[in-house]
Amino acid sequence: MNRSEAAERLLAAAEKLYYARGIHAVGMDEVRAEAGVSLKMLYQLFPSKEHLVAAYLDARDERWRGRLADHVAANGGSARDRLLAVFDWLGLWFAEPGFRGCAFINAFGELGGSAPLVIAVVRRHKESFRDYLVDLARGLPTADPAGVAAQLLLVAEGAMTACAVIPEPRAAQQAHLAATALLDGALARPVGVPEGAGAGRD
Amino acid sequence: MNRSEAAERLLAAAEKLYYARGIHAVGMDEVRAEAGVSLKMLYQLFPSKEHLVAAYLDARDERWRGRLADHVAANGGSARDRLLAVFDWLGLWFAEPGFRGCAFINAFGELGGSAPLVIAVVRRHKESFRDYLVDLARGLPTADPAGVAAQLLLVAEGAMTACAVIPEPRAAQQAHLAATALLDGALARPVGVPEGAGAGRD
DNA sequence: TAGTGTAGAGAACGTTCGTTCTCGGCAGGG
DNA sequence: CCCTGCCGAGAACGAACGTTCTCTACACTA
Repeated sequence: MNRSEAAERLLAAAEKLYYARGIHAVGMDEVRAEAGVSLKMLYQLFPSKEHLVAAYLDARDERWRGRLADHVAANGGSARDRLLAVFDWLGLWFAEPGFRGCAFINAFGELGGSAPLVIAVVRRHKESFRDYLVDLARGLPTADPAGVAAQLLLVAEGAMTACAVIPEPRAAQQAHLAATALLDGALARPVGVPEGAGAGRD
Repeated sequence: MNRSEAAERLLAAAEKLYYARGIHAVGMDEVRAEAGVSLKMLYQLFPSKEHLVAAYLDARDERWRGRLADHVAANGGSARDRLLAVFDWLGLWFAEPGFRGCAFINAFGELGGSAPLVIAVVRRHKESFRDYLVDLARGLPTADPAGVAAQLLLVAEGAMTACAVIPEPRAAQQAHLAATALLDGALARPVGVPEGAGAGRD
């Protein structure tokens, strides 16, 4: 078998098993068996389990962000619509069979103490997602697109974890409502006025 | 040593070690040593590691919600102020030395596949937190306090996980800003009007 | 004082798992 | 044909860990 084909099959097997059952719960031999690759080849390609896990997360990061960007590109018009399309897509993702939360948050919970390679991949993923939201928000007619993006990021992250712990389809709707409210609140404020002052208390 | 004193010391040791380093990374013998309790006593009180973990999370749930409620009671006036005090407290919590995210989300990531006892405790904790927010939101002059609470819950969860992965003090401020915007958006809408219709797009 | 139950200390056991080693086989080049 | 090197299959190794067992000491009771 080709080396690159073996790597692909190993990463696919790692993703399937690690995401479904957790990293600690899946041994190297099980990944090897699922991929149909010899243990020797596995260790030639990934010198340790931590390397395999980091590579799995890297590949998943690529695919996850690609799928999100595709959906947004296909369904979004204005910057506001594109940001809301992010939350549409989250709803679709949550409803997929086998959804078990954010793989990166799960991996962080599992390996947060040790495994610096993994921590770095998780951080990179979250930063990439935040940067993507900031990019989308730059098209908004608001004074602080980065701030709006940061707040939407919190809503998205919260929806992912809440939906993982308590599988409730309404979480995605609530996230969408929250995102809508945050966006419209930001857009109601004229460009150039700093935020932080209450807008409806008095 | 008294049995109840031993249980207390074991739970304190478990909390310290499990929260700081993760559950898989800490063996029973280490908890026993930190608590100064014999292994036999440990297994008399907690018949398996899963029981010990579940008890640790239960105790932490109690204390965490107690601290939050104390802060809110001490700093909140109106329902709106009380809900915002929740986010003040999150900021204080995030800034504590040794903060490593939400113990329940971490435990879920680590043991989500197995350990049904632990999963049940995590679910209970999240439901209790949501119920607490709903209780606070009931004092708001809004048509859908449960919806507002659900959205604030997403922001709070997102802040916890974002802050755990990327320790950035601004996450708490952003969460506070997002909560303020969501609250004021909800309060600007007159009671009795259902939400879901955009409020600032046209 | 002898007996009984319980506790502490730690060895021991069995399992799992990450990683490495061994062995047989096969391909390619002289 | 022979030698070299790589590969697959799987045994083996060493460590960690959850759990149980053994042995000794000690408090309490008749």
